[in-house]
Amino acid sequence: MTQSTSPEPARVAVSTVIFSLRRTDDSAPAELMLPLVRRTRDPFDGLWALPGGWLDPAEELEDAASRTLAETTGLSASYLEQLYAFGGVDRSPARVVSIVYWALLRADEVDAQVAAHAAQGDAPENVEWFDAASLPRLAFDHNEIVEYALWRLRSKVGYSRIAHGLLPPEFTLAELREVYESILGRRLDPANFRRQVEGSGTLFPTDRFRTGSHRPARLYRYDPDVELAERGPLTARH
Amino acid sequence: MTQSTSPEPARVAVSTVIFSLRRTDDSAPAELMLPLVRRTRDPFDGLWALPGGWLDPAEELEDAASRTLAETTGLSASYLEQLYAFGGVDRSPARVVSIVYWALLRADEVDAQVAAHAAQGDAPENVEWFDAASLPRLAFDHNEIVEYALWRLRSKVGYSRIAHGLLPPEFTLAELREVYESILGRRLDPANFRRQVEGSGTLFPTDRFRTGSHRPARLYRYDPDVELAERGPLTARH
DNA sequence: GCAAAAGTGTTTATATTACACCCATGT
DNA sequence: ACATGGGTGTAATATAAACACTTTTGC
Repeated sequence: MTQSTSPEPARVAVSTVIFSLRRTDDSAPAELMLPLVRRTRDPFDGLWALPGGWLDPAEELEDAASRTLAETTGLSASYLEQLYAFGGVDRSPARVVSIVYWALLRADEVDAQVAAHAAQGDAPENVEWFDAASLPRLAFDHNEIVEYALWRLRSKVGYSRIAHGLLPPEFTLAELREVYESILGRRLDPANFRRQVEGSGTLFPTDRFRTGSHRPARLYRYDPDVELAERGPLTARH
Repeated sequence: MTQSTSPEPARVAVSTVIFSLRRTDDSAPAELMLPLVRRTRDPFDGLWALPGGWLDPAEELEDAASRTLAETTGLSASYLEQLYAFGGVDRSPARVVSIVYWALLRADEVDAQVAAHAAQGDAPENVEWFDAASLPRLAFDHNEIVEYALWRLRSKVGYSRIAHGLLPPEFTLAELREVYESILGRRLDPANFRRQVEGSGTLFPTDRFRTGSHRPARLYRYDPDVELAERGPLTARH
């Protein structure tokens, strides 16, 4: 409880929690992963931290999140949602208010973006993907922030169709169900899941099939008219 | 679209949307009202704005919200929840990131606090209560902010027990139902409402009754162990 | 044919809704 | 006594859960 009475005004930073669903080894359930950046200066030199940076004076908050995410990790997400503003006095030696965004990114998008950077020779340094369920001690209050992002993700998957953000445009119902199972951490009945999601009217069946080791599964796509997630009146602000 | 490329770093402000439920005339349905403060300087001199102010360098965000609310309106709320961080480049001539909080306040608490200030001779100036459904043009982007706060209130009343924040410790089921009806803007079946809320296990019946013009209604109180609203892992941060 | 996943059907339990009806009190 | 809101009962409907079963492919 060191009441730091710094006379310096608070600076505004922006960070992003960006989740992807990856399987470490094949035939294992997919895990929620997120990229972290190793700090190369004090405070918390050497510890892992969320990608982020300072807000530019003439830059929208969401743009700052996109920019700093790209600068630190080379990744770009099509959809960012504000998570929370963290402004505790003692979360950093200097007074920093962090506006945190969160986003989902498909595994194949991550792979493509990483490959593109590798080909161009501008692969980002000090970036690594971590299992969201077993993180090391992170810099600042970033462990707390990830916990809160996970909570929001889990509660939002129930009433929103954000699972879409982790899937390619066409997918089987089993793939969709696996996303839900990974996020919620429990198995779902395939039959009931199918009925619920088919009955919601947000999915289109295509006439293509995913041919696998057994009976082919029909591919579906999301209705593009339906919003990715409900954000209320703020959605118009883009 | 004036891209103000101000070199000044963003300053952090805090504002509060604080709702109360009041009936303008008796025997009319209660309306959601909120206090606004008339600006006495540019920008937006003369327009009404949300209570708020600058974040002090050594002050927690929530404390800043409480403090500025008290300084501008004389009101104090026991429960504040972060709503959103508004940081648009053009929302103010200077670059301001506003962390907005929202809260609920009982009508009788408002009356008591107003009376206390009047007795002490430090009644706040330039404060007025407005019907949330029909606001004038407000300063900055505050109309948008109130709209968003209303949306959050309405969606949260469904899965949380925030209605409590608008009621005295003991209340009848009809009073509770009226709160829900005012927030949701539609009538609810008294019989079904009773069963739902009784079945939720968050209410204790007392052995006291509200004696009115007709059959006395039993008074209930909320189970104090149950959280006012679910905020996930952040609840521990107080 | 057999294993395994896709997809359908059926039954049961549980919530939601609508609305009829009785109860207790002030006037 | 009667009007009025408090409070209970009940039937119809919708939704969720559990699980048996059939279908279609690769091997």
